[in-house]
Amino acid sequence: MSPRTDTRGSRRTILAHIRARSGIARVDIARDTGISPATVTTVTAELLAKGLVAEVLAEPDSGTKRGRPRVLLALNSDAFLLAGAKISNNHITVAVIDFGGELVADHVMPLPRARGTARDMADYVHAALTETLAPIGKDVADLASIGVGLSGFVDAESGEVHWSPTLSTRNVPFRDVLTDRLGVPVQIDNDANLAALAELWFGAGRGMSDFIVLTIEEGVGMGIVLDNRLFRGTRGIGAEFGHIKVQLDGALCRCGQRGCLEAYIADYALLREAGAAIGADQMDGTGAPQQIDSLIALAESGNHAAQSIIDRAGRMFSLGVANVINIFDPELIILSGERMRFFSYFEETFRQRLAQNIIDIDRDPARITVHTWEDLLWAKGAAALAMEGLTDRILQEPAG
Amino acid sequence: MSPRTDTRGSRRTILAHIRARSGIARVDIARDTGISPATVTTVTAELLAKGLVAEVLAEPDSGTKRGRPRVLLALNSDAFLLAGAKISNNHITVAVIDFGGELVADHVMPLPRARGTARDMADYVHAALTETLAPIGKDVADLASIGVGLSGFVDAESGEVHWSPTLSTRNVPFRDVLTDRLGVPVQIDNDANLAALAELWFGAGRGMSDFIVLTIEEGVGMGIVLDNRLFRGTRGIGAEFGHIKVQLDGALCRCGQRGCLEAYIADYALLREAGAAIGADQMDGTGAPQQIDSLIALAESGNHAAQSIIDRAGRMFSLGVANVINIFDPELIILSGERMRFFSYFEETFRQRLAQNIIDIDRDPARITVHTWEDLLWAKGAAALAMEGLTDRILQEPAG
DNA sequence: GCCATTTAATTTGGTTGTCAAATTTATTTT
DNA sequence: AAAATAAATTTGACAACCAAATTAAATGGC
Repeated sequence: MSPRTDTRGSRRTILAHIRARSGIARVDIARDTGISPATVTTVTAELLAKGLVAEVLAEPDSGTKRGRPRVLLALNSDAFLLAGAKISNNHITVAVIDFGGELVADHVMPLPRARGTARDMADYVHAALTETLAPIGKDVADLASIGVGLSGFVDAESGEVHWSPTLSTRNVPFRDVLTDRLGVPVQIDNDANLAALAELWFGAGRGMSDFIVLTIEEGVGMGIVLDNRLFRGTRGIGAEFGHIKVQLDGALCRCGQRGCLEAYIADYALLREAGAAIGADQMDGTGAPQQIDSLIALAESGNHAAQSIIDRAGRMFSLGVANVINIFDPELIILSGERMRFFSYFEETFRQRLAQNIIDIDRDPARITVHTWEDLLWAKGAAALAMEGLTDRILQEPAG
Repeated sequence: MSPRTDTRGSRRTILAHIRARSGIARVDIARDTGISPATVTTVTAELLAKGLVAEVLAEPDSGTKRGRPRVLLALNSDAFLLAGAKISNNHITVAVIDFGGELVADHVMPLPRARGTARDMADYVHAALTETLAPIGKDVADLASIGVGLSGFVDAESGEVHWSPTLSTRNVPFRDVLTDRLGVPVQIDNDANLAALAELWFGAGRGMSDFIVLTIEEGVGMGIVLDNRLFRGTRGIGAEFGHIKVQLDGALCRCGQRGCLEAYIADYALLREAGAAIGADQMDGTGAPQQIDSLIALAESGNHAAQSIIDRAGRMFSLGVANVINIFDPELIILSGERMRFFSYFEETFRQRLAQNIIDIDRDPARITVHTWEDLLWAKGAAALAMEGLTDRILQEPAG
């Protein structure tokens, strides 16, 4: 069976709680978490000593109350500097954050080539980080932890990349190559998981124990948070939301299979249909994002073909989301990703369709939130990954 | 956030391990679980003192070895008597087992009516248990724990039944009604979860940490085991595998929605199609199970309509299973339920289709096992539920 | 202005779970 | 019988908690 990996439960819970409800008093932590006040004192003392947490001034407090005033705690933003890097097809996006999760610097560096050896990519990541940090007078060595996201089949625990469009070889211990090159602890993960981590650590998922994040961009992704932790599938890889099948022998997907959700709603799928049904002269723009814009505009101006394309995408998406809800019964679903800009266009259809496809029980159905991050979503997710790794490491250390 | 529910980790792990590998020595438990030999000694001493575990004679052991001989441990079958009851449409099936999981008695009692108040049903369950126990000279009061399964929306944790075809009222605290009437601790659960529990405690899932059980009978069910525990959805209800959608605006399901998997592969779905395409004179039998037999026979004898019906069911099923695999990436999938008798008929198609629909990575795909239990599957699952409740309660007790 | 009251935070003392290292026990080999 | 080997246990210590008692820091009433 599995080895013992139980790591200081209270410490983790308390730190997570302070992060979620920044500016919280010890009493309230004890009440909310069920941990005894005695333990909260002990643990927070340790966190203060380590510099992770700081006491902040209580607001002068309107209502005049008796008793010893509560002392509020918050993460100590200055404690550490962290960075996340997302390797895409043709560029690396970097976000540098402080320990409080605030963005300190960001940068996009074009990639000389889309594919290379692990060592090459490590060099590029180093360059991207250096370029990002230079303006604020910092250096890669000033970082406490780095998270790197890339697409493909990535085993976050072992740090191995089984396959990625980014790397020219298979089964590479990419995390170790990066740690070696950068001289700072690195975590890696599949990019689909990054959005969920971003929501969990900095976004709409703060303080929620169970939720699911779905993203639409070039591809379609899913991240699952169960019991306050990212669920990475039982073997470290999973949650291939983009490739769940919504139609028997359906549309051809770029993965080579048929009927994948992605084959109905990803950029290339929409444009493929548009290409067949709508004259090229009616579609403005050259890049994919521009063409999608153009397609939406056509639909809004009453073009039936365009409307039909968008409409089907909406219906298929609702089918996929319904299946996720039927399986997990989550309390919250967060829809994210750049393409959610268009959500309002088919929201009506989507919600209506969804209601037709989820099992109706006597309680509130899953709440569905749309959270469109700026284009830094993925890099911030990578930074969240860095954060996760850092706190894991710190909490591992003996109580200095 | 969540209250502390951490319950004596090692104790649970060690007991589970002894159950999984009956007749195991302390050294091996320590090696397998990563728990220190010192702790294994302490914990097993406690389990022995409580009578849950017994030392069994080591087999005379072929290979002659030096050193102190290992003392094998196994569950003490005589420790407790447990019962599981499954309430179906027109009968209650009961299985009585000992603490080792061996069947001691079983019985089917017809139900006077399909639907009643919680109190009525509690009376019926009491009657069914009494009838089962009488021949072995036992009584309901001799039971240490009882598990009851029924279909509908059952919250196992709170013990409430939000809705069930069996109960005439909604939102009933059915567990408490049962405990009250029977005078013995009762657990209740949705029947879909029972099959997974049966596999986890007594079946192909013994000793596996993560797997998924899919069942086809009147309906279609799914049970999910993650990290050695049944995953009941984030809010206690979930895993509606029968109602995941495999076709947009597809066949009408008895749940009122369209395109549910169940609407393609459950008994009623097959017979609905058969009724339309095959003359009633060609279909033998009157009950659903007999008619399904007849349909399979027709298909095997070359009837194209029958073949086509079965074939589509197989294709749709493979689609549903593929989706589950793509989401969870489990190491093992167990196909169970009475209808798996016919699996061999479409196994070829199923496996081939499945391979076309799961994401192909550089490692072994999920292993798929067919495990057709005798008709006691559900009742044994309910008994496993009783077992789970019992051990939880025992491990909670102070180390007497 | 001082004492009672109230609430937050801390300290004290003790329990429990766990392990590393040393020791005992039960067996086979020499 | 002594040496070797391997399993199981005991010992001693430590870390994580918590309940209860105590201390700290404010306000309200007189």
